[in-house]
Amino acid sequence: MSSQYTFTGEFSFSIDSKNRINIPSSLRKQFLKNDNKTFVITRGIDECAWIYPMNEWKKIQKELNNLSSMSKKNRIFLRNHLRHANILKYDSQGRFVLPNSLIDYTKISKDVTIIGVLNKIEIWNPKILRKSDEKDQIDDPSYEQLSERVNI
Amino acid sequence: MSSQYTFTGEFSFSIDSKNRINIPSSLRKQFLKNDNKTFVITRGIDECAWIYPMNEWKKIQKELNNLSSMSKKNRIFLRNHLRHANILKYDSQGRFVLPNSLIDYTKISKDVTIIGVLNKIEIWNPKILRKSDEKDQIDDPSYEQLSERVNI
DNA sequence: TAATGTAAGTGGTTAATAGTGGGTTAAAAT
DNA sequence: ATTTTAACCCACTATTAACCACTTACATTA
Repeated sequence: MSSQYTFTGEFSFSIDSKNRINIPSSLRKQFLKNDNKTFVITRGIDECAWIYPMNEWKKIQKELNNLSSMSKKNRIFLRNHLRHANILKYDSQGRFVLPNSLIDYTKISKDVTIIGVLNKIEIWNPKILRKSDEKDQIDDPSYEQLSERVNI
Repeated sequence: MSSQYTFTGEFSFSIDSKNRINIPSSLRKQFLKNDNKTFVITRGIDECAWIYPMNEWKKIQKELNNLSSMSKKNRIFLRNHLRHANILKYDSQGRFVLPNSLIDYTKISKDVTIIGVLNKIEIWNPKILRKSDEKDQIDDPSYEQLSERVNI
């Protein structure tokens, strides 16, 4: 279940008039040859977008494939996770076009904060990120549980 | 049971005066040579239509054959899925004619939402889809179980 | 430390493709 | 025979993707 990608770090970028965002080259370098510059970008659980390199996404896909559409619960789960998943490529300059649906969801307009989180890359509106930081940081009891499971 | 097709994403289209609907080119590109632009469209379990590329449909037929007709549930399922299954081709522009029976079933009139769900493509009336979203989305605790099994 | 070279980030232009609309002919159906 | 339906073709427009170019930052080396 561990990933071959170990994205880390935070970066400040901007989105241009054609809704293009640059993937920081240091993160891009971790992409594999057979990712073929391709990745999946989708809604994060928070108000951000998540990027998975193609090889990482394939793992997720495999698990989704095991869910039968005969069950209603599964149908809804599958639909809701796949409908927001966009398969994209970055161009020769390392940029991709952020789909409109994700512009709306992330509320990104000019500035963009990009964060490497191990197997995925997060794309944020810095203002939303700051708000989210303030809200979540403060004594959320679930952190306790996490810190028992995750050894940092 | 995993599929060679991995349809994803959501698309907004319209149906024209001749009841033609365009299959998004990014999904069409996944069709194989020997699908020969041919697919099966049938009633979805929800209020939408399901499209299976020909090669995928053949697999499904095999599975349906294995369902015993002894149980009432199976008989009903088989009947509902086979009787409404239309074999169609899309034209050189990537469009197909949505059969009247499915226009009635999906209640599609002008706008169409198309969603890729791995091995199939769903065709929705956006209004019906929205209603379905609202009804089903709301904190179903069983999602928690799913998201523990599926690592996203 | 100044100079130089390389790579990274940003901006814009052009060419190709996708989506949509409609017409024409051939094949069914009434 | 007449009307419908279906396959095929052509055309327009808007969007997207590929390409080229500039500038800034960083790193290396004299």
